[in-house]
Amino acid sequence: MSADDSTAEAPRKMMAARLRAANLRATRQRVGLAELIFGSSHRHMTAEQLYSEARSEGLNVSQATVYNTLHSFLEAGFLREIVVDPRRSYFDTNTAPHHHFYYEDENRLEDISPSAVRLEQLPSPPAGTRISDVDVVIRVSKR
Amino acid sequence: MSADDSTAEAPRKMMAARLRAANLRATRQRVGLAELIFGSSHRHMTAEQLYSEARSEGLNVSQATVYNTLHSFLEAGFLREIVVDPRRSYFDTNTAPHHHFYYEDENRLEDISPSAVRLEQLPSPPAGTRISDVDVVIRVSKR
DNA sequence: ATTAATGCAAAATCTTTGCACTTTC
DNA sequence: GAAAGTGCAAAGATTTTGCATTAAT
Repeated sequence: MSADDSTAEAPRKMMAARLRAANLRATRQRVGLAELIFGSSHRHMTAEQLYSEARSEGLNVSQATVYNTLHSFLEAGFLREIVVDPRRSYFDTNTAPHHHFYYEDENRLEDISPSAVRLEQLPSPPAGTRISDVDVVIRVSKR
Repeated sequence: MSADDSTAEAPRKMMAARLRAANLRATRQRVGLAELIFGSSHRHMTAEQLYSEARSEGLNVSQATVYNTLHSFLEAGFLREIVVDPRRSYFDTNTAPHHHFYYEDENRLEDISPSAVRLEQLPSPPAGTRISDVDVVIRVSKR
């Protein structure tokens, strides 16, 4: 269990405080989901995965609440959305700049540290626009 | 109209020949869609866009056929799928290695020439896997 | 003639919405 | 007790599927 950031361990009280700091009421569902999401180290998940986990932990939430919560957390900057599959969204607890391996055979993401990819040169954004994100996805499959 | 590749202009006969070379029967629908897709210069499109275009050109196709055709063309290597939006798939007629701007405000893709991005260093693929693709997407939005 | 492709409508997914009910502050 | 959040079921959107019909070779 890492000691390098304030979301590790995630005792109920601390999660609640973090939620309130983001103007999110500390409801039972949100605190429960937050513990699942941020309870251990960084992770990637889909809405469906989170929903199943919650249910199997005995946390009583609806799908709508899972989606609402994920979106609230996105807005609050607690999560980042990763687009690798047109069928579903992935959410990443690591909001710092970094890149991804996507295991096509397993529908699974894995972080790549930003230092493992050197992007030496980027085009400047078209006039009137600003860069909001640079995503590098390395798709891998079984050899 | 570019003269630099065999798909430019795309007279019906030539499209039909290209289809047959890929073991695809030259049906009226496929030839019609191929003309829309490859008729001018390189482009990006969603299934829905292609379907609307076909209908407004008077080409009688169903949605299922549009999807079937896009997938056949993907398999044949005529198209490449670009994942930037979890809601829908984009298809790119440019199958050569290159990268993309994604205009978040307009849901629109634009090619970035491969020379405009210098990827100096890539991590090696995890054991037992091979890299099937490296996608770089620069998301831009109105300033 | 054989076999592939098409079209339609129905189903499957994933996600969002509307609204009454509940909970938090 | 006011306002925000939740749950449910229904609706949306995109994509896939099943199967009878049509068209290409």
